[in-house]
Amino acid sequence: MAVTLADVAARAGVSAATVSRVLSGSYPVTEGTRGRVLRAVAELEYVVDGPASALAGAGSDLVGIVVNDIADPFFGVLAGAVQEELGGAGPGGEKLAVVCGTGGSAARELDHLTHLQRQRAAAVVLTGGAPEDPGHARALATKVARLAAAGTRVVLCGRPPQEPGGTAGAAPVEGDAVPPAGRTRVAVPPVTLAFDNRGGARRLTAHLLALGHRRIGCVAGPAGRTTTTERLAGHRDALAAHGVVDVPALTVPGAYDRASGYDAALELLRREPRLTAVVAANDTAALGVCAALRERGLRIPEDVSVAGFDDLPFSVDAAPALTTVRLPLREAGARAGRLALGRAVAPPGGVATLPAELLVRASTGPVRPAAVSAGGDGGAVSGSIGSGRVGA
Amino acid sequence: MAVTLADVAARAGVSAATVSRVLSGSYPVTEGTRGRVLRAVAELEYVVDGPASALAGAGSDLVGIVVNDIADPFFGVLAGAVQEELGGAGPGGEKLAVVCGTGGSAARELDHLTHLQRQRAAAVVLTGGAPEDPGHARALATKVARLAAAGTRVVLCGRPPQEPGGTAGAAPVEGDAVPPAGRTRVAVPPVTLAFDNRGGARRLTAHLLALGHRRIGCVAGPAGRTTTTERLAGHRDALAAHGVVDVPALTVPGAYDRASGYDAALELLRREPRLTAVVAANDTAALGVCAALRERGLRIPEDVSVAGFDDLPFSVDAAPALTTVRLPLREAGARAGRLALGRAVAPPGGVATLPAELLVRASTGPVRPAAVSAGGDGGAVSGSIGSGRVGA
DNA sequence: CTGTGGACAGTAAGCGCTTTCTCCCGGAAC
DNA sequence: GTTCCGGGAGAAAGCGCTTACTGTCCACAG
Repeated sequence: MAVTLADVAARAGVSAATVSRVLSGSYPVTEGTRGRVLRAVAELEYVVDGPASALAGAGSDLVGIVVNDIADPFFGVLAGAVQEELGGAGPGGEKLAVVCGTGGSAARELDHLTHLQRQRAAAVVLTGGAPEDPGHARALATKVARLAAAGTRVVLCGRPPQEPGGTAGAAPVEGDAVPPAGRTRVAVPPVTLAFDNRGGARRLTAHLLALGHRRIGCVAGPAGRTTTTERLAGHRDALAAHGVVDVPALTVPGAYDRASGYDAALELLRREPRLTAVVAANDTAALGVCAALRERGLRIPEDVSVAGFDDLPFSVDAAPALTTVRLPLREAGARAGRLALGRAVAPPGGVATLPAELLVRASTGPVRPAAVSAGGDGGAVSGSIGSGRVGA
Repeated sequence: MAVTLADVAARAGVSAATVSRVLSGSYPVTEGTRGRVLRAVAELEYVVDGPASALAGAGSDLVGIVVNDIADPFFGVLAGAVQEELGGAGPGGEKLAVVCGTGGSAARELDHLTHLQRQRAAAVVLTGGAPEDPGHARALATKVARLAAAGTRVVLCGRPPQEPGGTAGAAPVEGDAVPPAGRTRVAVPPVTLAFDNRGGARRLTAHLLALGHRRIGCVAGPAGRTTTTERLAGHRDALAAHGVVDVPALTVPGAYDRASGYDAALELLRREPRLTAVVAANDTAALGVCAALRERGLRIPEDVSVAGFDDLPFSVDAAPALTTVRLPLREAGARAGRLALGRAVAPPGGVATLPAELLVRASTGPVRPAAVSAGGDGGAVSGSIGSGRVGA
């Protein structure tokens, strides 16, 4: 069928072993021989067979990137950065990125991991928040341990570190025979690159509070995911720090898409017409919030302030430019890529938390005087929702 | 090391062959036996070894997706749609998407194809415009032919069909031995899903002309790429159809990013301050154009109309909402995915052209009266650039 | 009661490459 | 001149799986 190692060997007048050695550069070969081999390779346009090579012991050059949705800019940027890093590894050292979309499904996440395991992936980068279901966490930990045991580097990017509980760590996995001393890649413990979602969210809400807002609607992300929980926690931290009562009704669940933001904003307005600010799950949702608000005739930020999260590429061009929390997506992806390639050393403790920076732009502003005088300041909320403590 | 087929076979008390047959479902097996095997597989948490399986003759379950830049929404949406289609192929039939970013480099495109060939990819989807360099086109055609010869399905998505000239088609490739009659996957000729870039661009510019615009700036895409050439041709078609002189200086090259649009807009304004409209390479660049215009104190669309291309997700939320040309990205990606899987039949002739629909939104409007009276209609251009014909 | 065919299951031959082990050969040391 | 030593190249053993090619056994038919 295709041209094989043997063909090249024959053409160069050497043995297959020599050709392999020349190509992998793993063994000294005379200059002349090397030249002949290289020429034969070029003439025949020989291309190594990946599967065969992987089977025979050389590692695979596949790196898995597990994302929620590759069409979402958050993951697009992250994956792009990882991938860029993989490609630049120099001639012959390039790795291929296998991007797996889970659509947010925990089961699919596991499935993809199995697929990657079967492909003997050199590394796997798990991105985005994790489902909080303990059952899944356990299954995931086991899977990760298994991957690590097979020599696959695992990098968690944008999610908290794995619970040390489960079968995680280097705990021996049932079914694995005693390491037969042979050429076995050493298991590398998973590395985590987490985002300071909580801190970012806290600063964002604090910013709104400082502007005088008290009735702040919150469009949360999908329930049961670490990112959502963390951001919500930060939001509440800020509220608590300012002595503002957190009204559950002012938080509505959603997803990271525009429609979610749109619907949520409408719902929020229904629950509390005197809303003066909204923090959205992310920038995409914020855009939906803006659209809904505008349709209701509300001006941003004069009537209602809106803030996003993530600082996705388009947010600076929204009108008004979106106040948001910048997450170092590119940096994180690039670092994850380097970590996956083993070209960067793991942070101490195997966990690094990346900063989340508040970016104040035009979509947030001081609460409007009318609102202040009408609703009072320092307090919170509409009568129908509950009574806030009125300060000052 | 890991659990192997043999281990499962031993545990189930059958031969390895039987286990393989149960797992692939390619051969009748007694219910009881099947059950025992399945149980053993579950107990041992056995995972087939991809490389070994591929080597032994089963196809690989990798599908390559070659894109310019995965972080660009255009490709993100496209790749996402392809990938979604791959995943849904049912249990056991899932394919993994290998996303390769070329960064627009022709050489890297070829490199990636080689990598995919080495991985014995089941299919390859080449997305986005192609470089127009004839040398590259030839090399690409050869590579594609080689891939096809190896049984890899090739789908061109978002670019014109391959020139029938080169070594394309099923022409025998030097170095390939005579098909040894063995189990060789049949070569499937490449399928093309093209976008009607030219028609879309024509309708877009015609829309602007109908609004009275005559001095229309054009921020072109990267030079030497089919997409750029096609859109430019459409733009000129419209100009010609309306008898408007195409002033070369009103077209500046750029890329598909915001910065490009920003810079290009500034340059355009320098060359022709009396500009009344700008068509950008795509929506992202259009955002940059808008930003630059706004900084110069120009209102959109009162002073200058701006139009994008692609209808990327954020364009509806820009302010004003962007007039653009919608390309059916999701549909194209999904279809490409189905084609790659062989789950859809190729269009007649192997080429389908997908429609580009003009979406008129708020960023384009009638040319302002002042401009009309000042610049006249039917003619073109500023004095410093050349002399436009002054009407009325 | 033996012949025949069909339905399963086992045997074994690779797939193309990497790698250990072995061998060969020229030069340094004795 | 003979013995060693070491660099460079070949031979061959798999890696784990798929899949002809064989068996084997049982149900029926003759």
